[in-house]
Amino acid sequence: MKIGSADIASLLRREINNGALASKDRLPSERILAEKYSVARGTVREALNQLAKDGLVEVRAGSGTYVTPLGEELINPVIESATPLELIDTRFALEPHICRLAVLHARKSDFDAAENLLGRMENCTSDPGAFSALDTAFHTLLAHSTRNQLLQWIVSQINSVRNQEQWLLMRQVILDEATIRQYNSQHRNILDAIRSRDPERAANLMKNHLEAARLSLTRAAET
Amino acid sequence: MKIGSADIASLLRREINNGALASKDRLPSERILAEKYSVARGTVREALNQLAKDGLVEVRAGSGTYVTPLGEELINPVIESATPLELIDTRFALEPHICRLAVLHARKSDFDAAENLLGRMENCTSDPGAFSALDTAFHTLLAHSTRNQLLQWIVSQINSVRNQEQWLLMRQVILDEATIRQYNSQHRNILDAIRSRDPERAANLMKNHLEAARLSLTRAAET
DNA sequence: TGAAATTAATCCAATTATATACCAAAAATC
DNA sequence: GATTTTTGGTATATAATTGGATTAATTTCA
Repeated sequence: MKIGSADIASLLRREINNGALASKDRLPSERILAEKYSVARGTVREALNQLAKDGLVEVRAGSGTYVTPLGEELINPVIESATPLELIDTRFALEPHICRLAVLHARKSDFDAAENLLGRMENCTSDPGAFSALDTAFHTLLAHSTRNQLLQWIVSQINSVRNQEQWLLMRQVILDEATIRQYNSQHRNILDAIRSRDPERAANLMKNHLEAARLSLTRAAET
Repeated sequence: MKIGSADIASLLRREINNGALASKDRLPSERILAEKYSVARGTVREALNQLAKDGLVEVRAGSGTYVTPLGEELINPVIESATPLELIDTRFALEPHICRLAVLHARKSDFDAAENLLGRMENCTSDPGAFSALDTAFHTLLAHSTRNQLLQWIVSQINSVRNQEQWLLMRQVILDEATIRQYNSQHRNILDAIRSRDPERAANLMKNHLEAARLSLTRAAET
């Protein structure tokens, strides 16, 4: 059998996973690796590219190839390329049920924090940028209130979409003053429903809120 | 007794499952495998086609045959430490709405694939391991049917939990024959509801299904 | 016996690996 | 600080390898 780039990549992947190559270590140079495995340098390069695509290593021209330090994950390409409608559909799946779970698990401190956020949002009717940041914080707080770390992580991943360029532009179009007022009122109703421990009402209000967001979006897309 | 393609497929399947062949690894070439097992190349080809049909390997002309990468290389620490109840709550949030979206976007090919999976699951009432793999595939297929890449990615992340040790043990406890029969029937009802384009019925059936799963889980936790 | 599977031998097209040379960025050396 | 060495980045023509496909002879087993 002929050794190929996939095989080199597989070997290195194993060495990284079992700790033989630790975090931040510099790998041997491409030329050395090529000699060690008796392959051409191009083959080693291809293998390293595959590992780099998975974020396992970082290649720095003129310096070397390094094992990616733990915790520095690359931005997920799927998240990066998510469309506005995909995002809304996903929030439609998640957030109503997050409201139900928040009814079960939210604490007084969560309500205090939510009150704070709502108050500040109501002073942002003419500042789409500030409103948007607070809006993200509000929805993140709801996820936090579920005490479900998996859900919190998913919501944080989804939120990372919103900080991208296309979204920053879009919010300027969507978030006029009337819309912000509408969202503020909806946020308050949702919080009240959760506070009065009414899961289905909270979930339905969230659905209405997201429906409004979807409407704004499709209207904006038509212009 | 002559060695046939089914035997080769079975051997390779085992090597993939026990990790001797890891994700993204390249299998030896068809010619080498033929020599190793003392069979003709055509037989090896037939075996690889079976594995490919099950999605275990990817065959690339001119390049080689590769173990299908499942999930991510780097297991997210949050995902890694997710508890069974967190997972069920998260699926409770996602999957009913995934059913609604599947009603809107599923194609004939999705129904065909789902039929295939259901048929195979119904032959697994006494093999929890095989059933579990097919069950994951079924829920993944539903996510795929939404044509929403963001949702598909989230589901794939969640599924990566299920391949971890604590879960492998747990499935042996939970999945007795009666439970598998119940799940099979629920899966079929869900598929029927989606096929008849009834979003709310599909979503409610999924809720019932997950409620049953949660029950199994809490019962297992008590023992 | 007869259908189905396996074998063995080709040829093809796609993909990958090799070998080499040169460039540019970073690091090491003086 | 200037120079040399090392490192990855790029390009390319050639050779080797791989899966795809076809065919005919053979074996297997119901």
